[in-house]
Amino acid sequence: MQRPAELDLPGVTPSRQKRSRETTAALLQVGAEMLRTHSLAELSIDALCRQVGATVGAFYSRFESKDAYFNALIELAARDGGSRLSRMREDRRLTEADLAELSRLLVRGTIGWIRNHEGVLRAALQHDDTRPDRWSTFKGLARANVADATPILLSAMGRGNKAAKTRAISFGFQVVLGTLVNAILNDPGPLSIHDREIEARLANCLLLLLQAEMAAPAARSSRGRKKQLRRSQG
Amino acid sequence: MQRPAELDLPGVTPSRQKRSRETTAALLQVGAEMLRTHSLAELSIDALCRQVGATVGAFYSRFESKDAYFNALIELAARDGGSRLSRMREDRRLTEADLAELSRLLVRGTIGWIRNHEGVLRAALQHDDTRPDRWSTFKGLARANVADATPILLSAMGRGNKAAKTRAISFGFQVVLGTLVNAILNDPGPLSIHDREIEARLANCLLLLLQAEMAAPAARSSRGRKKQLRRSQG
DNA sequence: AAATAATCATAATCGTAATTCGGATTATGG
DNA sequence: CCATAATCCGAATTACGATTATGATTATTT
Repeated sequence: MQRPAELDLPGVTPSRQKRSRETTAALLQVGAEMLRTHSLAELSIDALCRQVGATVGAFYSRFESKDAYFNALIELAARDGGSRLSRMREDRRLTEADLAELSRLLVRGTIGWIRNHEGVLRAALQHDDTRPDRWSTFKGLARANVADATPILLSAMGRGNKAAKTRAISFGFQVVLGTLVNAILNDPGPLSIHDREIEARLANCLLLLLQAEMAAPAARSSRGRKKQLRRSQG
Repeated sequence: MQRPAELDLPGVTPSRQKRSRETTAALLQVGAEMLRTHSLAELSIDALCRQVGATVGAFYSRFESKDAYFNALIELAARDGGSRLSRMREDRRLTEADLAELSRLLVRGTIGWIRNHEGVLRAALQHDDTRPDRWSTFKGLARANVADATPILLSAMGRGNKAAKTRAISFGFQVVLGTLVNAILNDPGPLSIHDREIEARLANCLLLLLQAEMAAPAARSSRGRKKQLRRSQG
């Protein structure tokens, strides 16, 4: 999944010999895999090492702590996401596509990445513990994704009302990502993250939100129609 | 928030005196409140009891374990959700409303419930630990919600294509609930669960999904338009 | 090949918070 | 008021897994 690239991560002892580089890589790889079916709490260092064919001693000579280990997993997933974004920026297809096609491509790309890192992502979402919110790394990635997509989508959405359209785009991604997050965390149905259909459905959902904004009355307060709710309720 | 109704829950020792009924209620109430700002792991029995003005001994004479305690919190939130559903079933407004109004009412009701139980819900979502998925209780509630709403929405969506429309409704709720789950768990922005605007936006999103299905070509395979994606991608 | 550094193995430690236990204390019924 | 059960107290126990310590291996260098 991830090439044995050089890891230089806080809490990860740099390897000076091939052997240790391999155990580091194996620990990361196997751990990410185990997280597909176990929570982080359930993944004990001992069990992990047994799977890998290493020992806790080896683990601790590579990683400062379980915490640092998990951070490394997160960082790797995030880096992979970052490189996906880079590739996207250079993708000629995006500048030529219409709005429907763009929605499809953007949603599909995101889903692919999520599927690739399902275990680590779920673990990062759950992670009760402490404060410095592990998920924040991915929040940044999501923001970058939206930031990248926004100008492209805007140019496919025609002139005028840029601010309102930008908000619609942001909200559209909030909806798409929210649905996906819930899918990997709870698999609530009807569609699972692994269903083919979820791609088309979500892409269409995004498209509808964007089209609705394009069709919205251009008066000041472009969301006038949506603000009809006044009545209160218990 | 929850009246001192009789609790009869597995793992909760039935109270035979007023005093203990009060400590049980206080422990549940204060704990639910503390979970708004702390994770379940961070909520130690000791800290909880200090807040309540009780002792761990009292806690364990009321609850079998921390686990049972948390289950009780979940059950209470779920019961409250259930009674919201009951109220909804008898609400005359729903039979008269049009689709837009229905979307608003349904979404608003759900959001209200979520806000009321934000802490417990977040904790249930995170909860690394063990298997029998704590969230499943809420999954059942969500299913019941969809089951209740479906016939009402169907009748507001006109004749024909009932199967496709039902799928659209299910997916619509998946999207709405997913967005809300992500909002309480990660608050990814732009809209937080506490923003007024999220109600209108999500209601509109649901409406758009349903309207799109109504407008879909009525041929067999009513989602023909959405299934245009054929090309593969790396 | 010896010396030195890096890595690994294994068995102890340690920390943390849940849980238990043996009395106090408080309520209830006669 | 007394007897009895229910509840509460809080220090000690326990469980569990991360972490550390120490001593082997294995690689690198000269």
